[in-house]
Amino acid sequence: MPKAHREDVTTGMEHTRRRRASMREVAQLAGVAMSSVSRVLSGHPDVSAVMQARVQAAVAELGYQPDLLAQSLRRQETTTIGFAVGDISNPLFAQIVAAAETRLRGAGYSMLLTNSEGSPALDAAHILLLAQRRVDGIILSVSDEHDRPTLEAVARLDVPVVVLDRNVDVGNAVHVYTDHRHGMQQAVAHLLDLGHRDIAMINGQLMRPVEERQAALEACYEERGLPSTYRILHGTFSVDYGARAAEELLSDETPPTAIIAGGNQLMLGALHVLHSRGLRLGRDVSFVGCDDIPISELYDPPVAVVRRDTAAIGRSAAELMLARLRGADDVQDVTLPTEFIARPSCGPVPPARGR
Amino acid sequence: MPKAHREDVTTGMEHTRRRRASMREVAQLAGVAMSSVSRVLSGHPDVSAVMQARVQAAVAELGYQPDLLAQSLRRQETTTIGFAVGDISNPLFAQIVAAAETRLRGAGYSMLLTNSEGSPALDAAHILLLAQRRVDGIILSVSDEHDRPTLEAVARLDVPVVVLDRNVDVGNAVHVYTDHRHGMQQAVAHLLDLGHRDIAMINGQLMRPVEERQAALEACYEERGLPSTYRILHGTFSVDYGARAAEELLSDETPPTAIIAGGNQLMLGALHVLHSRGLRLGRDVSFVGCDDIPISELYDPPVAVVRRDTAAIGRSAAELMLARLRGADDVQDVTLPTEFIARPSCGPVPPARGR
DNA sequence: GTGAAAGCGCTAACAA
DNA sequence: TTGTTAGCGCTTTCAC
Repeated sequence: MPKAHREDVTTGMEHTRRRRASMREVAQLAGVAMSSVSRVLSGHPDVSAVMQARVQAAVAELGYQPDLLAQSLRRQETTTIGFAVGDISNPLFAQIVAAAETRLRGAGYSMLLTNSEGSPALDAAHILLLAQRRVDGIILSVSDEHDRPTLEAVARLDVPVVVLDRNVDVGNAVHVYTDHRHGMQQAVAHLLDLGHRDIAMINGQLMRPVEERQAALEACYEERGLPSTYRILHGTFSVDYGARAAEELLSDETPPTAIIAGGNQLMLGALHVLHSRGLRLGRDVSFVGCDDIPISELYDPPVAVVRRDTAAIGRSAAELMLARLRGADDVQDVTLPTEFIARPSCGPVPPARGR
Repeated sequence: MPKAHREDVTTGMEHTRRRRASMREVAQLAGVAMSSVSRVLSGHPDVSAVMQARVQAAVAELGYQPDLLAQSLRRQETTTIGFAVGDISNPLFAQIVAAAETRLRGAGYSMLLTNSEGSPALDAAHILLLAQRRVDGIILSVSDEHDRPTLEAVARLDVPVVVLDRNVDVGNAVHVYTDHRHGMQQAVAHLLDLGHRDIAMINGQLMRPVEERQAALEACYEERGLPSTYRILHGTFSVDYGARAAEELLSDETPPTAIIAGGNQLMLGALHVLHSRGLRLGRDVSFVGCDDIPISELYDPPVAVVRRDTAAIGRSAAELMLARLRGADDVQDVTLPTEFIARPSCGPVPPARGR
């Protein structure tokens, strides 16, 4: 049974909705073959001016719009890119997605978005789903770079894959990395220069960005020949864990004199706790966050952060994808920089705590 | 020429990529008709247990995954919902989108996302594009509710449309409204109670939410029989305009004693300016923002806001869409509440400025 | 330069 | 219960 067509509704706009015209109808009205209509519409070189005109007229009269679905099936390409993201409600990812979408759309691609809410199982399922929908490529920001089902799903993809900031080196993937190490080394160096030795880092799941931040921390102590008097906490990239970790650190008998939060959500959680304990940043305890969200500059005092350019990440991902779709065979991984922004949330070690 | 298939790559995962199997191949391997395969896979009631088994075996052996594209063309439905959003990098919209995606995905729908970066022309184009991609429904958060091309594009849609918080009443649309008025009336009442009479409101483009906030402001003065000593500024929903408007207000010879920012971006811009002028909120000037973003609570002093539940907005939008897809003919517009959260950014009128 | 015909991968009558 | 057949709306050989 054909899908019931909704009755035309007389709108306030004096516009009566027409049934969608098919290419066959255009051909009939113009008195030409469907193939000719197709050629005109797809800009085939060998079409006479008259044919051009006849077809255009019929198209205009019927208000014809090609069915992209049918076109996709026939051409075996959907001009659609899948973007599987861990948490789109994180402003960081939202910005990355926005930038990627802009660039992709400019190149004629649409974006199919899935949000896995931090669940690796959903990540894997979404990759499979996107493949089934025959997207031409997939951009991936997975929640767990070690999850087997996810890796297997990626491995069996036969379309270009761009992976964001994760060590996922299966099959087809090119990467957009972020050089967390550099910015974090600047941050730690800054704290060490201020005299801090008890530095604590609050981190999420063990993945590339986390490993890099930790490596930076360790390297800074080592370079200066300092004993490893730092500590590192692991949890999830959530406000909640940021708060719990901060609580834990401050409840210690020798709390750290400086805290680094390795992510914007962790930072929010930690700031809450520091604030509610009445600790003044840069005086009672020093603090460094990650990602330059609005609050970092507006906070009192302003919060030092390791910044990255989210729009550039999204743009680069789209760029790599487009290059691969174009058939380029020399598409290289990209690494984008981070930089440390010093702000008053970092100060000298409180007198009572100097070593 | 068939699309060149990339050579199988031996991955670290010991997984060799198979060519995608078609339903025809499954049928051949199982020694049955394609229609039988189709029936088994789509859970048709009249299939024998043996047939079931034979087909399942063949499916498993070939690792067959149905082509959702072909399925869509044939069934004339894509199980895809288009979401045209004005600015996905705005955390508010990101949360709405995330919630909608979660709900839709739970019902078997995928989401095609377009971001119009605030441009009405893009809004219109995206609506047309989504229609061409034959999405089963469209959720809309347009940048300009008065834009003719946008309204025309919406009017000619023949799929369900859910409009978020805009007065777009063409054809097919149901709405998810937000009751900005209520929360704003509480906010203004609070300020009036504190003695403020020179209240300034910074707003974006004239659209439903803006109209409601203004109406609330006006109503509060009227109810109390107060002269209209408020002022309202219009611009765009941007950090930049928030800052410029605040500058303008503070440069006035009689600056307002309280400022209301009608949006989270406007709030950020305004806070910047207030901060850089060294004004302490709740003492030198009172301040109310909109949308309870992290900074509002963590700011010093915490910022009073009119809050709304973004996840509920996204969920409701998805819910209305699903109801309409289910064929429900009694789908009603929904209005979600807002509430005022009083915080120390509101205080009494500075002595020098009392009337 | 244009048309006829085959077919992308699937589903749904209809017949058997 | 299963198979045969005719498309969904388009593109692309291949003849003419």
